[in-house]
Amino acid sequence: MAIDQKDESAPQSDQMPAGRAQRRAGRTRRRLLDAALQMFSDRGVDATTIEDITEGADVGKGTFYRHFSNKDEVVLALVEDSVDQLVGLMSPAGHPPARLEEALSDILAAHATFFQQHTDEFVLLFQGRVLLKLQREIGEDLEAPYQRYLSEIEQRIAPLVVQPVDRAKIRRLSCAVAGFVSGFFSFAMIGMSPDEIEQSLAPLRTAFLAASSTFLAGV
Amino acid sequence: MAIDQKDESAPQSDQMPAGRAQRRAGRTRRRLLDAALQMFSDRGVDATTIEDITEGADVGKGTFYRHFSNKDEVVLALVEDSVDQLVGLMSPAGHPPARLEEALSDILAAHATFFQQHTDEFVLLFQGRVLLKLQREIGEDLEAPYQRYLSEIEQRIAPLVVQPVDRAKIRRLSCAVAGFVSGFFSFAMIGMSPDEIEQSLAPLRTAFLAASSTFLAGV
DNA sequence: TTCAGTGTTGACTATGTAGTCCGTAATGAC
DNA sequence: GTCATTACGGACTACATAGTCAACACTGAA
Repeated sequence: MAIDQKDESAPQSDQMPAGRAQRRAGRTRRRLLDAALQMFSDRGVDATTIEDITEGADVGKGTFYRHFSNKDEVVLALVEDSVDQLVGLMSPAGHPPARLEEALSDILAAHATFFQQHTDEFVLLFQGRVLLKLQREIGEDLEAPYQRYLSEIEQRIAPLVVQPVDRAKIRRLSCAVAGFVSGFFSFAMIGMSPDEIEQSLAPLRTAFLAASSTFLAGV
Repeated sequence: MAIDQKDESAPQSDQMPAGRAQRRAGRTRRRLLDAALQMFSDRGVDATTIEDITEGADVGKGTFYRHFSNKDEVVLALVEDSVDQLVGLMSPAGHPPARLEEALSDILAAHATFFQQHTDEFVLLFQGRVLLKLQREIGEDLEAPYQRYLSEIEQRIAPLVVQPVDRAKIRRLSCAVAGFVSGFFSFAMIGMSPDEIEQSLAPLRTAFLAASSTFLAGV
């Protein structure tokens, strides 16, 4: 629509927006998202007010509404972002796993990394899981990223299963994977020290692979 | 303090309180708790207002404050209640399990039953898990029932482990049990039909046992 | 330099909710 | 019946928060 002059120097639409004004706006938006993530993970989505966010981002309140129309929109953006990150971690660059065990191992490793290095995002995704179940406006929109997350796991598993297996069974395994990993970490958080969590990863991996193959072989 | 006349006919302090007034109050309290549980599971703890609860229980607002001093107190009471129920389900009457497998199987079965027949409580416990992690007043008090829950699982497992095993390892297994089961069901809720969930239980049990023994045997 | 467009600000309004308080109804001892 | 005690009701206050808006600041083209 407007002048696209600068687009040539930055063909990737997202990377480097046209003018300085837009870049400033982009930074502001980023600051809002960062502050929101922090607050959400700290005191919870529901307990966080718009003012908490704007204060955290050190911007005026009106600015928030120039970038988002309400809190749910922020939550959604952050959840989608977090799912992207987690999914990204699940496929280490250029290493399409050849065997089922590798794939599962990669998935597990991705979750571990995510849990340890993106704790805020992990806590947010965990909260989102709850919102999903509740009769709230946002639940509808939140379903998509979580379905995508499950599908991603499925897609990594399905082609590597040797015998033809019921599609539903793959889905079950995906739920088990997702549930187990996030569930374990969530309880580990209160029951164990970070040190112990670290130590649990290796045996967990083994046990997990055992369970998965048993599951797939079972009736 | 007051007249204890009726106490003889009802020695169990909780069962049948002294007078009709107290019984009425007890019923009102129950109604408030029931309404709250319903709302919490329906729209979420944070999104539920005191008035939602009193309206659901069909009592005046002031009445609420005669029984509880705020919403957190209700949440705590309900969580403690739910943990009691879940723990109760884990030890089927007079059947102290003799082998580890049995114990694990009982635990799994208890969670399945709890998930299917006390869905509101399950959703509440899941929400409580989140609140625990957040920097909120209630988090402090909530920790106790969840620790109790983990301890109960531990106590069922520990005596049945054959070789002497590190206490920390038992704790890890407990976290895995708790996390896996609740995590799986929570994802199953969005990824699968109730019918499919039912069908998953048997293979899940097998896989789960395989994982547990692998885990205990591992380094 | 000017000026139009875009981004930012924070005071302001409107609304919803927690918690109080006093009047009323039920209870139970006498 | 009477009277003290306990439970209940719902209008009311005080406060916090969502969302708006008119003034202001920055940007960039002419």
